[in-house]
Amino acid sequence: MSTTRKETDVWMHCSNSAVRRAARQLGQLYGGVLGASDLRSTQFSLLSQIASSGEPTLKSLAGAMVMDLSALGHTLKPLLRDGMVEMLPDPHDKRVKRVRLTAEGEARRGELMAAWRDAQDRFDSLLGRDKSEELRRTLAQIGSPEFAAAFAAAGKGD
Amino acid sequence: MSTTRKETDVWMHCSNSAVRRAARQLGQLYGGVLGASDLRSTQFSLLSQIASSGEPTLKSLAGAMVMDLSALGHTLKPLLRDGMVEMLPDPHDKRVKRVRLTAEGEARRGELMAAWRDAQDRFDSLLGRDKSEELRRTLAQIGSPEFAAAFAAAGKGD
DNA sequence: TGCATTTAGTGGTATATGCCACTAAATAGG
DNA sequence: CCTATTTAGTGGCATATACCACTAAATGCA
Repeated sequence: MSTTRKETDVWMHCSNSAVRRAARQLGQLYGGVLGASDLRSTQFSLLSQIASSGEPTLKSLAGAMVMDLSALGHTLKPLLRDGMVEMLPDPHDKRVKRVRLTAEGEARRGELMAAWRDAQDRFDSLLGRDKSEELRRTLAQIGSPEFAAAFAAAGKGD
Repeated sequence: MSTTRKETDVWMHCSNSAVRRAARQLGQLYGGVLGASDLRSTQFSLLSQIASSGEPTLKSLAGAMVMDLSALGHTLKPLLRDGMVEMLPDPHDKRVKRVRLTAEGEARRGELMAAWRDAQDRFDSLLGRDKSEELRRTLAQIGSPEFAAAFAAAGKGD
């Protein structure tokens, strides 16, 4: 019956499913290369983003990570507890808090750079440099605020 | 200083980060379209996979979802609790359990199909059909067991 | 100036996911 | 046939992530 056909269509044609599957796979693969260190691959990503952002506010960091603000707060807790990052008050706005890496966090991050590079090189080789870069570009586009806005707008006028 | 440059490189060139950001974004966007129904977008994906698999064993379902077996078990709990799916023993192997949708689960899934279609259409339009299909193909490749095996093998011979 | 509104974070609750240790069942060897 | 090993699931614990309600601080405006 055609029912089976349609059901198959869903998981084959759902970009949301597809991206989640890939995310789980890469979480495993990168995590495996990073090894049983103190930092998970998600935490490494977060520390890297913080490092490249200077001393971002929680809000801006959440935006950069395409993450809910409260989710970021929760995610930061183990890192705070383990002394990888610290929170500072903003001098101009008492509502605002900024995050930065501690020396410890910076050190850990540095230790994992080589492993990350290894994982990323394997990935690039397997997929092909061009395809890999193209993929990251597309994913960046999907993660952009502009994409979210356009997606929402597509619903309005529909 | 060159330090800043290198740090920037990480989050810009990390496929793992990129795919997770995109996953969070799409989770939000698809979730928004599915609305405040009983099912989250991840649950919809899972039900769809079950529906298209017949009565899969937990093991095979986990494989199809590119998910850890125990993670699948946990994820299934709310769906079992809410009567969306049910577990059956395998007649040939007492270790094995199979899952299937209940009438309720099938109904819910059906109700959400239109909304999912809407979300997916918006996505395809925004990215362009070709690029969208190409993306799903690439993500499927990344999620494949072959990719995982090749990735692991790249480490050995390295 | 004074209050209504908006903005940044926090904490609670629930789902999503992974790792490890453990159990039961099947299977391979001898 | 009996035991060592492998296989399928379960349960505990930890992180990842979202939504909601709530607080405090800043801002807009009459």
